[in-house]
Amino acid sequence: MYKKVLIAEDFDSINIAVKQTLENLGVQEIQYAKYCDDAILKLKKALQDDQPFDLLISDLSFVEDYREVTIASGEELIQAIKEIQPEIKVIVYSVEDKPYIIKTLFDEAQINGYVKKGRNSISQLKTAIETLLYGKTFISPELAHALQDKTGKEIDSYDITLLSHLANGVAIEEMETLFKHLNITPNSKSTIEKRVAKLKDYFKANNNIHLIAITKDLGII
Amino acid sequence: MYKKVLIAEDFDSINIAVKQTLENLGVQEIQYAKYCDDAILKLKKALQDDQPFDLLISDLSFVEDYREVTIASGEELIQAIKEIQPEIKVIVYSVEDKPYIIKTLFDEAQINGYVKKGRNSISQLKTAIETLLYGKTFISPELAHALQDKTGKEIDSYDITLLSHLANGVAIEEMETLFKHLNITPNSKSTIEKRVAKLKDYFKANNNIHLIAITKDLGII
DNA sequence: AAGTATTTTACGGGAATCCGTAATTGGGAG
DNA sequence: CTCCCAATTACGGATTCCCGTAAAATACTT
Repeated sequence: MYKKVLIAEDFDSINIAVKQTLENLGVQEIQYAKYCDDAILKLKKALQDDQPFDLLISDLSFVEDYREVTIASGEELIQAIKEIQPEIKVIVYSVEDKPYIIKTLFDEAQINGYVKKGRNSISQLKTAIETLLYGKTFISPELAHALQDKTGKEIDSYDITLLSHLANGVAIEEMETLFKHLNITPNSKSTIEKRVAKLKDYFKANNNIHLIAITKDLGII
Repeated sequence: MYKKVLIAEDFDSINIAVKQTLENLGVQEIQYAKYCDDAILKLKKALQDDQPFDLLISDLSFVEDYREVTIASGEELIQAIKEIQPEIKVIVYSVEDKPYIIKTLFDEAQINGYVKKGRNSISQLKTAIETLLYGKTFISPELAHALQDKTGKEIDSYDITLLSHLANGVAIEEMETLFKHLNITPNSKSTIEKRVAKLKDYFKANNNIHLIAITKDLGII
């Protein structure tokens, strides 16, 4: 069993439950952080003391409050931690279920397990930890299909910015000017319209309004 | 202290933490339900046995899965439970922070406390329970402003349906036909357009796309 | 019942969108 | 350099949205 585990999770209630689970599994040392910044500090400290963490269990979204933070999300946290201690194992424990997000986590951030918070997530978390011990990856069964998803490959960052500006109320008319101002290419009204048309086609949206509603629901913007 | 408490919460991890909290407070009997339907059943059973619950702690959103349910949300659950056992105390324990939602819960559903899931929510939950014992209501400090919010009064259910259909890709053109078909009045294109214009004004949206993005972010649709 | 106020409906013009097609540009390949 | 291909840009027409005004219907007073 892993000896030293770090939990990065803002909700106290979930922290309590995960901690209890790890104790039941026989983990000797458990620490938790309610802010990503604190998680980084604890990780560095452990490395300095030559007693590094074996495993990180991290949430993805951390609610903002009065405190100023440099790392605001689980995605950033994992990336930062992998730079400091690349060999650490990572399990994401989150409510997120968008294929696009999860696939990126496995592909880009090289996480080892993904457990979706839900009605049986604690037993899944146990299974995930045991699976990792055998050197394999884990994903919640209900999300297994996520790794086959192709959205991530076909929608690029240009599409995302375009959608974001649309959602922020920028009209197609103004988009051309805005993109030129921001040095984003292509930026002609025509090409922008073409992209939007492609996106509408891809997401089977009836119109631009529908498109924004769909992509918001998918968590793309 | 309350003797018998029912928890309605789908996430197992949070169930564990809330249960532990109640035990620490000295609650004698704690039951939990991961589905709203089960919560109703347990409540009815307890009433029949003449050992009713004193307090309900409920989440608002319950994720859908394979199981067919009749009650899908915490709002519906609370309404249903109040009809069966009007004197029961209710605390909502949820991540929801939209003033519109919370104000409605206090005003319409007559809940007694609202605790927002967060970094210190477990201690808030304890305080909430103790506050209720004195016959007072509780709301998480960071949401105290929610009760002053006026959105709830100015946006009605007609606006919500309108926005929902817009988000589902129905064009204003088609809306008239659709509303007539659904027996929703007013349904003339002109009035519908007027409503949309009012909403755009209210939410300071540049266009319909922007409007949907904003209202989606606010959790109104 | 008549008058007033409010809401709903009707209509129309200008702006923005949607969605084609055609022209232009900017690399690689030969 | 020239050809070719793909991507970008230009342009235009049909449609839809946007927003005002005026008429009609409904509700509310007296």
